[in-house]
Amino acid sequence: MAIIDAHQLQRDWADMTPARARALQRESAARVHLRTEVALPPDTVAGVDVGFENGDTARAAVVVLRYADLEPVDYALARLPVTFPYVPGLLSFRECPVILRALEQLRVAPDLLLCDGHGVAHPRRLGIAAHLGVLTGLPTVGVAKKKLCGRHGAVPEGRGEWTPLKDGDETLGAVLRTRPGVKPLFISPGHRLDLPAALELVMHCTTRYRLPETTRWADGLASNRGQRWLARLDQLR
DNA sequence: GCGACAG
DNA sequence: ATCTTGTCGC
Repeated sequence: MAIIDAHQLQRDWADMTPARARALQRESAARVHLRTEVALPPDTVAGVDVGFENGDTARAAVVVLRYADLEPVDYALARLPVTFPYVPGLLSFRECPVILRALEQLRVAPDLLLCDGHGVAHPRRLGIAAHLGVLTGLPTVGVAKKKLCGRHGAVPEGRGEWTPLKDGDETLGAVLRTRPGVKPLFISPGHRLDLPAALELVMHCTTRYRLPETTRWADGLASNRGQRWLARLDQLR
């Protein structure tokens, strides 16, 4: 998947500051598409996540699954020194560079990306999922375990039920119960998808755990016990 | 000034 | 995110 210029992005963001980052977010948010522009169902879905080694090196993992049976068809890993601190609201400036390095090594370009973190459910409507969408042009969905902003009511208990996450009159996303009796997930469109499509995609990818299979694979590979997950992907590369 | 605060 | 033992429950 060689459509991305990860090195160019690294150069462009080399001297990024929180103030410049916020300004860039306001500009980039105007490029986000919230209409569904992907054929459903898709052929493949990818999960992306980033882990940290010793706090100074970021490790990104991308795993592409066949949508029909959620079996892995490709994956890629990348490592890069950390160059930006974790600041709530500016997560993409810390994780996008290494994620793009991993994405460009993919042999199978996925139809869409499920990201760890929010999409437009963000103070300036550009969470990491939305930002990755604008940077790659790929449809993306934000899948977060905690709220960043917005308000919501009680979430119904049944699997697949949800309640809107809103900021005033604006609906930013949904708080989704992927499993009964388990803490809900925060789902929001990233790019080229609307909320109903985002919810359908996430529910399809979520089988027997709280998190979608895409996220579980990426999370496992990016973590420190990634070796164990790698063993199940050996024959792919 | 006081809370809230993705990963 | 990461560090890190035991423990409750199916």
